[in-house]
Amino acid sequence: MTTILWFRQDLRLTDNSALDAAISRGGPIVPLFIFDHAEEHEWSLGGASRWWLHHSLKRLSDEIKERGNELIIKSGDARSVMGEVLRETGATSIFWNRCYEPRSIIRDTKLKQALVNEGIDVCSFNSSLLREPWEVATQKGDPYKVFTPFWRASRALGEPARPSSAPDSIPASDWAIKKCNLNTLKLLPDDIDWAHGLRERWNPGEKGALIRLNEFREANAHGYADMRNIPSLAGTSRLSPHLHFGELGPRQVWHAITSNAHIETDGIMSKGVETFLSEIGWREFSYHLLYYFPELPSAPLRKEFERFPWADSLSSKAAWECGKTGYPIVDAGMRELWSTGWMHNRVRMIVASFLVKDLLIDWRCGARWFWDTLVDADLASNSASWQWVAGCGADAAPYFRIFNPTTQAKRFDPDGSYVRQWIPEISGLPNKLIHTPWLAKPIELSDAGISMGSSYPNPIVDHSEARNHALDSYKFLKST
DNA sequence: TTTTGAGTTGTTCGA
DNA sequence: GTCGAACAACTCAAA
Repeated sequence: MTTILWFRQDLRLTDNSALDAAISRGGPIVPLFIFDHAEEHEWSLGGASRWWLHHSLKRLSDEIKERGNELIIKSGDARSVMGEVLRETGATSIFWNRCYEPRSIIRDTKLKQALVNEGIDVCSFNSSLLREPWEVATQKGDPYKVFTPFWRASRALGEPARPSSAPDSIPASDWAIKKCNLNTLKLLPDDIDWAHGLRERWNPGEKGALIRLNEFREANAHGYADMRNIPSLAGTSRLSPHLHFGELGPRQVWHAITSNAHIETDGIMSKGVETFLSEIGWREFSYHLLYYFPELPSAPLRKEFERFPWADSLSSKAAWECGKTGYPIVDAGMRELWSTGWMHNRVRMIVASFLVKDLLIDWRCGARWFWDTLVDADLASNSASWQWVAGCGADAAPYFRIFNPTTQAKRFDPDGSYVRQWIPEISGLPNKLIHTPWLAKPIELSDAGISMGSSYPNPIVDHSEARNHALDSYKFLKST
């Protein structure tokens, strides 16, 4: 009656459907994590994600130990590892929660087939989405390509199931299992310790996730609609990495946010709550798109974009990556990303628009950089969002919607406190110049201790010229 | 089958 | 300074 519980992107014990099912089945449980990223592939874990995974596994391991069992960590190809554990434990069934990346779907489908053929009882569950990607469909049965009708249809399916609570104990037995030490996976940086800023900012693991959820619910959920756009405030939920690794699930988020005080009369939710829920909706929509369009990470959904005349400038790409474009709001965002593994959402849109529309660099370059540096790097959200910015996605931004970095900065960082936090070398500028140091007079620069071109770069492009160039390129696309 | 209404996040220009 | 229109049609989803 032994059950293997295969942990993947569901590194939690609360509201974990596979775990609940394994426990109610009875019999001992083998909690297993397989690190199958040793072999490099196109979307192997990025550096920041590896750091997060290490700590998340450590926490999960502690939680399981407290409940009288042990997380078995193994490295290698999922199928051969699974065969090994079956032999070592004599388990007769394997439970897991579903993953939705194209590569995972292929792996899991093959694996399930093979295991079923060997007489193993394999059950999979949904614990990482409010709805399965295929549950939401148009009247014709097609996938949705526009967010609003998708989200309406998803909501119309009713309230998500109530989350279950974590079990008090997880029954174990005595097995002799070969396992590896977490440290041997080498998930942490080994030469240079670049994770300092990550440690300061984040608390990976289920406990940290629940604390964050609670803080957000109490402090920010109501004012979310307005607060979320100001990058100097902690107005966003910052739940994205926790959700990505499944340290909490969207059902828990949904019920925490919609419960009690945040509902106004007649079940109408406050604007802040509705706005936040729609962000959960965008996550669902991205998974829906990735499921039906598995090429999403690498190919534009609008095929005409295959012909887009992207520029191939290594030097401007490098300036963008290291936060030296000369546009303070862009540079602040890129440095926040490098330092903390995360960037405020408003600023993500600004830097993405800048890369794609001002520098005319292929959105896939930006998506790749985000993939390697974000702690919340998620194939579905990252790919769908970059395509949206570039204008080649489902429900794309119109091509003439080109963010003006200066206008955005003045609107959403009016006193420059976000920029000053990340670009100390220009912090001496007065507020009226903080977003436009190139307009400062020599005396103003020397007062602030700045030497343009050495202590802080001149803008690498003129936004207004770049905008016209982008409009021409997009027009060219339409005319061919 | 045809029609109709709508579509995350913006900017600029001219009145 | 504020306001509305233009930026462009096209595709999607439902009636």
